[in-house]
Amino acid sequence: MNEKTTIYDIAKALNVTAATVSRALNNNPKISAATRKLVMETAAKMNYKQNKLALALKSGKSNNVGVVVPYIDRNFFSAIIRGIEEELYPLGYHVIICQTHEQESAEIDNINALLNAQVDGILMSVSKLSTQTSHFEHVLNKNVPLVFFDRKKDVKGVSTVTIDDYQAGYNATKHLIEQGCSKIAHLSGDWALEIYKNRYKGYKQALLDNGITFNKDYVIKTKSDIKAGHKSVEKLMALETPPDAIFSSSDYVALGAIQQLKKMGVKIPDDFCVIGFSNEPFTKFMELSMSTVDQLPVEMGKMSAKVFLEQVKESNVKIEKKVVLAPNLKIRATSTKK
Amino acid sequence: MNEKTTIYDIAKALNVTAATVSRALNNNPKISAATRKLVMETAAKMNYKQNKLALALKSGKSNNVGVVVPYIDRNFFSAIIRGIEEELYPLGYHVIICQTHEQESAEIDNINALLNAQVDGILMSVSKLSTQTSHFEHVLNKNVPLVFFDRKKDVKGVSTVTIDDYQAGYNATKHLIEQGCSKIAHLSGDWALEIYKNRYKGYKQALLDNGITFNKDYVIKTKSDIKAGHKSVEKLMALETPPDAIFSSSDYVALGAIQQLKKMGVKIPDDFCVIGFSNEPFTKFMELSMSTVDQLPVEMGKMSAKVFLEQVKESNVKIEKKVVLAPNLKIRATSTKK
DNA sequence: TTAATTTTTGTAATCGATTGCACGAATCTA
DNA sequence: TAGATTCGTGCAATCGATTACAAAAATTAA
Repeated sequence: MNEKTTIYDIAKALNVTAATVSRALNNNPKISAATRKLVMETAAKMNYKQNKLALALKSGKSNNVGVVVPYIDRNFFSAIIRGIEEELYPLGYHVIICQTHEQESAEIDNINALLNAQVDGILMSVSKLSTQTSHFEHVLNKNVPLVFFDRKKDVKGVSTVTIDDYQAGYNATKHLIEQGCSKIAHLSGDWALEIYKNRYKGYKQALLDNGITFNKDYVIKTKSDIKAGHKSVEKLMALETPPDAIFSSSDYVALGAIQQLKKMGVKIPDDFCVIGFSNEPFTKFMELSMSTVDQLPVEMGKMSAKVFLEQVKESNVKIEKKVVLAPNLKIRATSTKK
Repeated sequence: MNEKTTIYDIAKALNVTAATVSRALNNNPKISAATRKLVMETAAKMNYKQNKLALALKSGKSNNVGVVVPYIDRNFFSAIIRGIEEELYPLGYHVIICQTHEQESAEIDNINALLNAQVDGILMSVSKLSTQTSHFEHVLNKNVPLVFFDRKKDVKGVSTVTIDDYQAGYNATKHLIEQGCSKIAHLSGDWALEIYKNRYKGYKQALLDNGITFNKDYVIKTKSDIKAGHKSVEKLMALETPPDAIFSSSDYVALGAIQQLKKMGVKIPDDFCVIGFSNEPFTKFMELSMSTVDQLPVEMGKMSAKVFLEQVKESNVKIEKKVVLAPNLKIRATSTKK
């Protein structure tokens, strides 16, 4: 029971060769029906299980894909992983998870480890502190498909799955304007990441399209945590003309902003509207449910998996697909004036 | 560049055998310093990367561990995975993720797939609908270490890492009593899972220890979603003597309960206290921050990883370790009377 | 009945690394 | 300087599967 049975064990038991056993198990047509049946039965009886490692070594396909994200316990990322897993598992793939903690060095480490483990592809969201692109090119040089989701870098040969961050920023800002806000601030992230830049661009364009002057004092680049929200609001409210709304690129920053605004006695949503970004689960259950932008992470994960699969199928052709999903504005209490 | 270089390529380049290259790269003492240096340099120059698949096949160790959870986008589970990953990654292990969606069939599938992939161990939380144990014994028969975290089944040879659910239930209930509540209801889950049974037992004992009569009408077994919370409250409030507090085994159910209570005009916490379970991120940011029990998932993940590592180290001895972590009661607004 | 086909099975190489054993060369001992 | 050690390297098997190619067996054709 304990011992693992191999095709050689089956072969010995039936007095044939391993080649015959292998062919029988793989339904190779050049095997007689009788032996096939015999082999199948004996295999079942001996509790044979194919050793995927041996298969992987022989075939060069490990049936593993690597997924690299900053943190797996951020809902946005774990939901993406869920999507990826659900799409790939039925096809026999396994998903190997790595975290970067937003460190480029960890990102490089992870990628190398995944390549050494002979993964069939890498799906990832670039870490914030990532500046180089050589490790991505390295992946492509090894002919391993690479797909960026959400956060991407401009690398030739890499397919990407993102949402339309520009549109998301535009829509969110427009919604705030429609609520009667005219002094709209924007809490952004590091512009080295396109997502933040694009949300900002959408924000700016929405202002211009609606005849609102852009005020650069209203734009603050921050980290993505609650404390950053506190500080940003302090700064904004100390301005000569404080804003009357915030569009934040992060739900956590928006949460911090709301906490600080409350502390300062500002009435939300009547005197101040807030919209976050990501539709983190907590946004729905806050004292005032928070408006935010849903990025459809499960869909994004599934789409990334599909793009990867296409890449595998057409391994001869170099495809560089750019999928852009439509964001979904969730209008809730923090931006709904009576 | 494109081609993967093997030790054979290096061997050919240096006019030695692959054996020498292998030994040099592994710092085998029986290789001369000169050749070692030469091999190392050539390997670096040719951009050699060890093929872990070949190594795994040869050594019988894949350096992969499987982690099986119901859903990865539940914060409790993703935080555990984070803990596991952080503990094992520095040691060269990779974490393969599988989801069961609470289905036993998926659980069995996942386990088999992981075994075929030759994982070095399986860490998992048993699915709710799981009734058999043969697939667990199957893992042990193959000499693959198995560790249950949080949700466990009684299987000989399996180590477990859990929190003291009895104590958690006891403490939560005692706290409610101290707040002046005396008609405390309990929303539980399927008692096929020990965690729910133990929380219930702790709840009951706390009542008895404080001279409160146990009322079985106050105990409801439900699913773990928001709607279940709505329905349970409807039932409870329709009782002749409705309760004045709820200790829920799930944050989601507690959330549903709170929503329904509000709808019915019940004042929380003054007239009714609520405590949930799991410390899901949203509990902190609700209209009234929710009291709950923190299960220290990251710690639990790390501990599970450590138990696995011990098992690997002492592969000759069969250890069956039972680690019980202390839960952490988070007292917040929903159970704090003025 | 014998030659020509077609089926079925076996032989052996391969994927990429590790390692016990053996062998030649260098070094040491007396 | 002959004999004993030590050192460094090569040979070949191994992990478990797949698969061209060859060979044997069974079937068909003449």
